[in-house]
Amino acid sequence: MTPTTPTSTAPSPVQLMDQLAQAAAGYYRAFAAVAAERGLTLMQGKMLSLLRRPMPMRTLAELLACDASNVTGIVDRLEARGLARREVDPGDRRIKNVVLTEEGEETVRAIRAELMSGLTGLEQLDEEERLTFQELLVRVFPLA
Amino acid sequence: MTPTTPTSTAPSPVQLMDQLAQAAAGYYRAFAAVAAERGLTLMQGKMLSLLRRPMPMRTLAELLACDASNVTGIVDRLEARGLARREVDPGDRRIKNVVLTEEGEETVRAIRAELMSGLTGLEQLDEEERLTFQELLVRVFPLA
DNA sequence: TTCATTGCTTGAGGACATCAACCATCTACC
DNA sequence: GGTAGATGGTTGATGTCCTCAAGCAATGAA
Repeated sequence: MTPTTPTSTAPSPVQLMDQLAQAAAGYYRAFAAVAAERGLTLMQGKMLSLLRRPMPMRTLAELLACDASNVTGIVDRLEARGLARREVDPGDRRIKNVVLTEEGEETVRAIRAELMSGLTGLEQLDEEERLTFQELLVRVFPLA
Repeated sequence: MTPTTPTSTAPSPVQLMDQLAQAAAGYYRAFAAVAAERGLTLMQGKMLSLLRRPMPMRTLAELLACDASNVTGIVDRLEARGLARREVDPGDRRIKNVVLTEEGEETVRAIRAELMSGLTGLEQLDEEERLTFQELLVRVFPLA
């Protein structure tokens, strides 16, 4: 039986894990909704967000934690929509750098702006709270 | 040009949003890995975790933020693996309540335990930090 | 050169996602 | 009652993603 925990009582580590699950789900729900408004899937949106600087497909696969063959398809679709393009790396012609088009850049800006405006709670944190939040996030999810 | 921010400086709201993206990705990466060890997909794992109490398919669709038709397939697969089963609600025979089997319960316990042990950072927070963390999460991701 | 490695693509098969159409049951109302 | 509308669930079609195995092209080192 879960005891009725008044909000002023510290959650157990397990309860906090559940809270994290909620938060992670909330984040992706918001992100997916913003992407969907532009006819993009979650993965396409994620990839666009990563592409603030050009990157080899290989790097994208690592950052998205998915198979390289997967990236091929996603970039295909972004390219078909005119949001990104492949450029053969002059230094190593095996490598294809994915670059955002002008429209792609604009889309990323719009997605980020709308996502930010959706997370109204973020704006309301003061400096100290933001710092604390960041430190806690980093401690629980170190590195990448 | 992003200024080199010493870790002792508060992140801007936008930087914090990026940090949240990292954390959310980290959480799901860990969750998916734990689920995959048992041959389960992310969605199957999520659904199992929700089923700590029996629920109508409709409710599952809402909690997973997906179409009802989608739930049908996921429950089909869980059922085929003997992790869950459907029970017609005696009060309203349109409703099918999804119930974990014994093996399903065991799987949920194992997934939660392993996920918890993977998030080593969580255990290291003291009571006050956990409370602070929870409050921040709730403020940024209110309600569901 | 030759060979092993690396980056990317292709193809097959399963799992989700969305949407429309459908059946069964329940509810309201005449 | 009996009919109409709403609700819960399933099915089917189509597209996206996921994994894995196989393959091609370019690189780097022996």
